[in-house]
Amino acid sequence: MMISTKGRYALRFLVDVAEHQAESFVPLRDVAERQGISEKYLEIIVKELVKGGELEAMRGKGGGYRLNRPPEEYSVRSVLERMEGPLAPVACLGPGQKPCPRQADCRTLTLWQGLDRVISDYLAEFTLADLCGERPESAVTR
Amino acid sequence: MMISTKGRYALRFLVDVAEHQAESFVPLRDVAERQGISEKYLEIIVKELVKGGELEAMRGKGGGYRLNRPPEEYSVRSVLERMEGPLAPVACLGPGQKPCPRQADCRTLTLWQGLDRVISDYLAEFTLADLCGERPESAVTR
DNA sequence: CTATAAACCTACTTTGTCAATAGGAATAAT
DNA sequence: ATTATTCCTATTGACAAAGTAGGTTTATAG
Ligand code: FES
Ligand code: FES
Repeated sequence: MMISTKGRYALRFLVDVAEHQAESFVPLRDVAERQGISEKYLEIIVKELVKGGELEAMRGKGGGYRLNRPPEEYSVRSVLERMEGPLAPVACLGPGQKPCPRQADCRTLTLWQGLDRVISDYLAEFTLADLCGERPESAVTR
Repeated sequence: MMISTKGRYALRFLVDVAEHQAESFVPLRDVAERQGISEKYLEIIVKELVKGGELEAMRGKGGGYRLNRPPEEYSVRSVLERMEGPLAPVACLGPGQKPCPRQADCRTLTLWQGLDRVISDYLAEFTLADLCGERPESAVTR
């Protein structure tokens, strides 16, 4: 399984905030309860989203979180990359990564490059807006 | 990084065998040396390939391994699935896996299903034959 | 028939990441 | 002053990934 809970929870958190942020801030506690995720663990994840500039936070009573851009401007790819690090299927493709020593006659590099591309392209097309209101039955996969 | 050394080494092993099995069996020691992989670790990987019916093994002096099908009939997807288990990006998509409890209103299931599909389709199109003789410079990714 | 080269087998170790927990400090509204 | 929230640092337990170690069996060659 290539996507860890960090990435998955981050996405669920953002969708939940997007769906509940009408005027007021959305407290983490509420999201955790609605989504059935440990508050403490979710804190760790959300902290990274705030640092990354994806979320605006408001402290104190009445505080919480809200998106600081419209949902259409959050690509799934960028969110996952922030949480998971590079999504490349093999290490030598990651940005700024050291290339393999045997790269010159590697039979599989082309394969991995192509795989990286289809994954990236697919995830870049989805945004938070696409996920909001989405439900399994509502969509036809093919 | 979603593909572990097991899958990557398995692929490199099979390609190496495909390229060197002209009449005679290819000993593991030779592959390990050419590919710069620990013999002992490679044994573990190759054992699974033999059990899975991908390789024919011959013991004793003059022995080694050879493919028991032509290279075109080994899809990269099947090899990786044998070594890595299900390639699904999230657990609930794996074959025979327990579905998530909140599946009914999961906003992201459609996303993961689509991702699973593009990955599967991409990997199913590649075969060992495509990888043999492949080199980084020789191929144009797009 | 003996030496050798190979596959095969079982067990262990080391290292690191994932997922989560624990306990509090700072901040803002009521 | 109380309460509800975010923010911060540290620690834990479980598990898998990657590799190591040491031997047993089987086939060929001389
Ligand atoms: S996998 Fe990195 S060059 Fe082959
Ligand atoms: S991820 Fe399994 S149903 Fe949403």
